[in-house]
Amino acid sequence: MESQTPVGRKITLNDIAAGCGVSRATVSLVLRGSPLVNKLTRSRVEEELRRQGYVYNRAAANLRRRTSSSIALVLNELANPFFGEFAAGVDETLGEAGFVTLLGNTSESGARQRAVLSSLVEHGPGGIILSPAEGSEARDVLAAVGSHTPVVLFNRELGGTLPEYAHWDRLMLDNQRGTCLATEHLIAQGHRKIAFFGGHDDASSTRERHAGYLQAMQAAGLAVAPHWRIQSTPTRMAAARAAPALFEGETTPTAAVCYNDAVALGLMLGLHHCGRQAGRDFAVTGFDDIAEASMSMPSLTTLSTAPRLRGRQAAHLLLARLRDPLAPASTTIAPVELVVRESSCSLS
Amino acid sequence: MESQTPVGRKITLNDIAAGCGVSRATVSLVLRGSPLVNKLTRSRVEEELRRQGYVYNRAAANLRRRTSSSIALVLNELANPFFGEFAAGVDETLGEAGFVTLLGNTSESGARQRAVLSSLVEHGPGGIILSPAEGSEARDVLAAVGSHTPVVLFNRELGGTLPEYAHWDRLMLDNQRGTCLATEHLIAQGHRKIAFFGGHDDASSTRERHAGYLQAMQAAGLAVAPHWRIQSTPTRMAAARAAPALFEGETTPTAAVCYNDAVALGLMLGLHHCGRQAGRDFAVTGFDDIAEASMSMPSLTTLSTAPRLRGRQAAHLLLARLRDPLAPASTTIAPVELVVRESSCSLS
DNA sequence: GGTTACCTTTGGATCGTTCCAATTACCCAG
DNA sequence: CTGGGTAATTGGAACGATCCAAAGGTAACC
Repeated sequence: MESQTPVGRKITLNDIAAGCGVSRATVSLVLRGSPLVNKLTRSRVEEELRRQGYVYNRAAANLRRRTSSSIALVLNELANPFFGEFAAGVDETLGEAGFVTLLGNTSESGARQRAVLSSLVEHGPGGIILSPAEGSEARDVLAAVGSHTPVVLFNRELGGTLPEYAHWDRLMLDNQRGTCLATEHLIAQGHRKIAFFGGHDDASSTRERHAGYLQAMQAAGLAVAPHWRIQSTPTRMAAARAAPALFEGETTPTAAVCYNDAVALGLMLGLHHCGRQAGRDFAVTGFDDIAEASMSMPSLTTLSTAPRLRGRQAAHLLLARLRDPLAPASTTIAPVELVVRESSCSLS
Repeated sequence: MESQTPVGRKITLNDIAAGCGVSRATVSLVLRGSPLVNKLTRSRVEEELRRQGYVYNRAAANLRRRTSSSIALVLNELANPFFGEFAAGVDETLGEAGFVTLLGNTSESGARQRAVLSSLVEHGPGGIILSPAEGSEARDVLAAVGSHTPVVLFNRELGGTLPEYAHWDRLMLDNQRGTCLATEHLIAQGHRKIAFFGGHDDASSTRERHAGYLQAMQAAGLAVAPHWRIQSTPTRMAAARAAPALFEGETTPTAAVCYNDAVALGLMLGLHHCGRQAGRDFAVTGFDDIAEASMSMPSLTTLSTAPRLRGRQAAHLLLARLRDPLAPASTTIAPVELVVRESSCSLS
């Protein structure tokens, strides 16, 4: 149990300065690669830094400089691989820019989101990337983060409207167009009775995706039965359980446009238990194109969103905002692309 | 590698103190709920805190108190839902304990792991939870994190041995027993020619799982052909591509024990492309029991590891270590449980 | 020699908090 | 009126870095 340095005692600039007979300020200049310091001094200091195993205390530096080197990433469902990929993309880009990611997972709970945000804000992140929990309100988020910290909203809008809210940047998916494409595709496959499955209408993304579906149905002059709209929490498990509801009305649909891939995969399983098979006697489409969509059986027709790329993009938006805090707020709608696979069979 | 972001004018203790005619020290006492302050003063200060919208600067407090309120979580593959769940569990528990999670994703790259670790360490986390990248070495990790920051190793061992390395706590899965159970199950289903599929042998978890498989095969007196060991990066995609290799030797296996669920799901897809179907003419088992295992078609026989619970457990181990830095290092082997589903059909 | 210029180094104040010893105010016993 | 105890408050010095104005040393120039 021999540790070189007593536990807790950390090496500071003063130790290095004393160790090689220069001042604290000079060591600081060396650390930041200033051209002011003499070559010889620099190498002497660098040697000493190595020798004592110095590690930079970024918190102290940030305090003095009134800067931040972290970004908070708050997600509504980290267990969904869509957000796993997204987070990986965010972390990758932030890392390249010298920032560190503060993680918070809300599990779709507004209360937890509030707690997580106010805890994270105390650590002084330079900005926040937020994919809001279902049904959360702009007012609550603003109360937790204050109006000084820049926010990039991803994936969903917040409920309510506030003047400050308008200053936040947004990165959204082209939800309406996506489900519209999917619905048109199902219609082209011969389907007429098409359901919209999963999600809750208090999330903006759900409303938009539902609207895209309605738009395509209307454009094709197709009627929509009320019981073809099945709501569920957007997880695989909840979707599987909700599947039977599709077949309870009198006119049973032959296809379903799903809120996202997790829901679609859950529905496919639920269909199995109802004695039907997706891709043969029932057509299904998803949204997100998570890795498993191409790997499921049947493989899933879905809308590609490139979650990792979206992560990188969200991070870039925030970095741009930090560079220019006064630039007008931007809204980016990321395009989605229909990927046709086996699950969207034609009407038999 | 430097990043600076100016941060808007923030309200400090001094502002509050000035705002209600007490000293900075008193406000600090109020914030920390000290019983020393007078009831009346307290409520006056609390009112002022609300009025000015004060947010606590934890970094400054940590600097003064020489404490930390963050934990670094470094994962080898966040896009895998196993680690997504794990991260959610870690974050949940750390949050309850008043800590914040610093995220780092290495994508199985040793170089990235090193960069991520040394960047995170500069932010002074109280400890690190690390699921190492494949093939990473104890020496490298130690060089990046130093010996004063406590580490909890999850999921895999590091290569090489160092005295300090022995002081780290570990949370491992009962890998050998798990694959042994899975293999015994396949044998009981009538299989004799069983392959071991996926993973690379330079990861300790892979070696252990492979060993469990060998153990069961030997115990049953069954021979093992060399080409029944197919290595692959443990992702769905890589596994799907590697599937054909199973059928290249002269004695083709009728079942495969897979390194993990991602690999198993990939293999099932790959089999499909080889004209076979998992769960009917080829048996497959996985490892992890990620959410989709129960939802795939056929549903996947696998070893339940309860990743979210493991996340909570890893966090608890680290918190315990912080409470008692001198306690002897612990090694925890989390039990795994065989969950039999459709993919492990009997030999037809 | 004195002035100017440049290159390098430095002490002290500072960021927003906590700790500590000291101070104030007040009450009550002697 | 004094002394001592309790309760509440406070100024100033930290924590580990950066910033800034100023200083020391050399060299060149008139």
